[in-house]
Amino acid sequence: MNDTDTLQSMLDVDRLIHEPARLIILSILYVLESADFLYLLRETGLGKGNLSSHLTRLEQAEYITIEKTYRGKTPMTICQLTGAGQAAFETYREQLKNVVNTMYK
Amino acid sequence: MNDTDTLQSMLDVDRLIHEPARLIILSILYVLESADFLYLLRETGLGKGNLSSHLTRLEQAEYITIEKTYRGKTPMTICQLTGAGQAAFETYREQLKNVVNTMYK
DNA sequence: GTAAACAGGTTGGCGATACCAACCGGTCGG
DNA sequence: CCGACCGGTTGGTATCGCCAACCTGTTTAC
Repeated sequence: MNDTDTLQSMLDVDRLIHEPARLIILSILYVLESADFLYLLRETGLGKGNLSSHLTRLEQAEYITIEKTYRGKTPMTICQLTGAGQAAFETYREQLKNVVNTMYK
Repeated sequence: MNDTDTLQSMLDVDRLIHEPARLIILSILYVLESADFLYLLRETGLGKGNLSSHLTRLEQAEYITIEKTYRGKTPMTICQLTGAGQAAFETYREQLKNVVNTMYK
């Protein structure tokens, strides 16, 4: 693959993942495979509203599952990466790696 | 810098550059230091309208200069990276490299 | 007992963005 | 002359990211 093609491949990166906030979320879930809302809140640096809407979008894309349960008596939301989410993340990561390499040539 | 901080640094990447279309444009100008509209049109794979508006935005940010001249009798638009544009690109590239590395750990 | 604060989120609205279609002025071929 | 083409620009639309306000239940203070 030549440089032009590599660069152009950026045009069809998964926009859902390309958004920094969601990239962070997915990166975390990729290694942890399970995290709750409050953990993500701290770890991502996002606001609650923002985090909530990004999670919803990731769920709609079926990249993650959101399970609602309780920790004692207070509600808790647990997120996990799906197989599709894992695959999409790996694809994106690979594309990005190639582009970064190209940018350094 | 630990992984959390590296990931969180994505939250303040330069959104102007993070947009794939503009990242491609800047990557090209970074090595060529001068390119005309039609060349960019072919090399980026963007549409005319889209390319035009991205160039305008990059110009407003003073990341590139746009000079209008003529090739024979037909108009021609030449784009060049500014010093600020170069610096911004390098910063972005560095951030991205770190994030990619983190994603592979 | 009840009012106030807090935990754990969701939702609405606003401002900004990317993209494409339609347009436009000039040039060239027939 | 006129249609096609070159080299773009502009307008409209649809989407998106983000924060403020809100909501349900729980705990604390008095």
